[in-house]
Amino acid sequence: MAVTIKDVAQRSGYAVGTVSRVLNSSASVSDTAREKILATVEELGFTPNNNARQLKQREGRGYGIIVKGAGNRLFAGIVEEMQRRFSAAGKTVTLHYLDEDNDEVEQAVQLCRERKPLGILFLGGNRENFVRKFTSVPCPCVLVTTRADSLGFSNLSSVCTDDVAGAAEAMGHLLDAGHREVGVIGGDSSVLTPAMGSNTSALRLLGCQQAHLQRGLSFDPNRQAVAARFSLQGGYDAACRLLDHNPGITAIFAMADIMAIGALRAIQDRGLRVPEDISIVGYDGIEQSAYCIPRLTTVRQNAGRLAQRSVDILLQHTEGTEAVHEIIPFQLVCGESVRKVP
Amino acid sequence: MAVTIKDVAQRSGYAVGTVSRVLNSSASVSDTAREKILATVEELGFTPNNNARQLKQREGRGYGIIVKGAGNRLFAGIVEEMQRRFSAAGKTVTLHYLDEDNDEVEQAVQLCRERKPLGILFLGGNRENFVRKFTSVPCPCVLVTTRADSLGFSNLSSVCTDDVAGAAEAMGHLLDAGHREVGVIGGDSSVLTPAMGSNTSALRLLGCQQAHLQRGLSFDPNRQAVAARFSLQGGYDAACRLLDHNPGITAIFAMADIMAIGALRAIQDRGLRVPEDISIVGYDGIEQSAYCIPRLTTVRQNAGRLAQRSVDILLQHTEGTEAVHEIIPFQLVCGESVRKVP
DNA sequence: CTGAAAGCGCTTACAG
DNA sequence: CTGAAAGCGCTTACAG
Repeated sequence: MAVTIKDVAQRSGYAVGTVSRVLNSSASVSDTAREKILATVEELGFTPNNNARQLKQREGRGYGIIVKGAGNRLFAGIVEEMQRRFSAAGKTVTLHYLDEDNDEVEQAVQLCRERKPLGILFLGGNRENFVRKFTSVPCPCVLVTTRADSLGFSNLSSVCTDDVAGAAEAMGHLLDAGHREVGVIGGDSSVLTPAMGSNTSALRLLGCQQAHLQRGLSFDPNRQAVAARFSLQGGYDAACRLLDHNPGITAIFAMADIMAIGALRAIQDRGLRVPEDISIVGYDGIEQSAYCIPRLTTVRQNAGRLAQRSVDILLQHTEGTEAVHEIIPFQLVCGESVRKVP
Repeated sequence: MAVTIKDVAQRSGYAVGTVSRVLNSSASVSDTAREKILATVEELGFTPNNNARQLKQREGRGYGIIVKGAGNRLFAGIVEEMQRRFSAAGKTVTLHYLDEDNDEVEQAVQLCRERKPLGILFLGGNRENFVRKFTSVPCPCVLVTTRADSLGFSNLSSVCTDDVAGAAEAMGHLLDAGHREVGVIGGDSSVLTPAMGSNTSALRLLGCQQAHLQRGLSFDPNRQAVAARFSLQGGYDAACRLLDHNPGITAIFAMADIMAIGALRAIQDRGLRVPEDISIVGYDGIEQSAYCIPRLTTVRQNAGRLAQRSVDILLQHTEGTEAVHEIIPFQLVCGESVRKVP
């Protein structure tokens, strides 16, 4: 039914092997053959069947990006820049979006079996999944946005922001503005244990603690921090709980802008105002945060640089260099959501 | 390297054909064989190679969803419900995200060649692309969110909101609140021509016009409407242009919530307030719209129902029924962004 | 119910 | 530079 390489061969008068060679732009084909075959491909509107191609090919030619959380705006910005960068390098790349509850490493294993990518970029991976199955992924990879140095895989690099320092800066900004009772909205930080190195929320919580310690203040996560889903509703609900249980709170640090935006609304709905009554600092620096009313003060992760370095490292890694673990600087962006306490 | 069906056959003592049969749960396999083989599959951790499978299979078993615009929050909500519905029906479905500038029909053609889906759902398609190439898509499809009745393909259904009526209601709401100079932020509506049936923005613009006409008012799109990208920045810029050129404006209708949110911020930045100085109505009813400050008044498309009906129609369509074109009711959701003019 | 065999559309050594 | 052939990992009539 569909036109195959065989049709092209027949029509052009060459063998399928030769057609395949021009399609894969491999070395030795005469110009005459190339031209004739390309013309025939055009004429017949031939497109290669990737199933067959990848079944046979022992090594693919493209790269893969696995994104966990299609709705994540920070990731969206990073992905865009990654695509630009790949195409600037003349490489092809395919995107794969996953739900929060899917296993990205399993997906990668599958991808390697079927697509045999030259390398994979992970956006938003879960360390546990890597620990469990990453040995089955043979190609160079880089985990973006999460640290992977302690994982110790020789084919896994990482590029991320320093979560501890970022959170410490956010919290420090609030403390330095005079706030003494700051609520924290995070992910699952129930695990403030030695093993917590594995968890972004826990790292950021640690940053909160450090900021207090550095200023000779005390911080009680059990009382001041609440866990929440990284969503508008999650931030909304968490802010409500915080306000209910800690009436003395004058500021909130949300570990993601999306939650901060939810919190903004929750505060408003209680008849309070930001920043007059409650100050808020977010995290990520997604586009959205600059459009809020009030504009959100937030820790901006450098999406462009995160993307660039990830791609560059992956590309080098493919050439045979070792895994590297890079930290990208963040930036505290001051909006209108923080008030100085006199 | 990876474990194949051959390994399973060898280890279990059956032929590859038999293994294949239990994998595809086809009729005739003895319970003994099934058990033994399933156990071996488990033991060896075998996963079928889809390349080989799809290369051979003359008909796939799953469905496809092609989403144009990974960042579109309306689509995100619809997709979620679609997935639930497919899995409730015991069907598997694969998601494919495309950029705004990719050709979704081309993607579908490719998909049909390589994945041979039983049916495809399109979110956010471009009518021109369908006109150009849809004849090459052999399976039943439904275009969601855009009308396809006038396209006349026997294997293309559609499920959408009535854009003209929706926009008319939004605009009517503003007019009935006493606004007389309403600016409109839309897509490319330069084509207010007889051929405009092809363009969502143009349909919504038509709705604006109707709302005016019905009330004996006049509406001049050239003066009152500006085109914009469907993004925060697009809405922001458009609002600025509108405010610059039409100082008399007291309200704005944005053809997407995302643009309305951008407009909200633009108005604020000019020292004006919503709704005291300028009223705003959005379109879509994305989650975000309920978290804005002020909460957005918007025309809510019924994402759940849109999803349900799309899936149901596709499933029936696969069983052989004819293409249908269904309109899903919308709902004007009143937020806090519209003020009644005394 | 099960096995042996053909073949899906390609790529890639192997000869020439 | 080019052709003929093997084979990637599966599915699916075809026999039995």
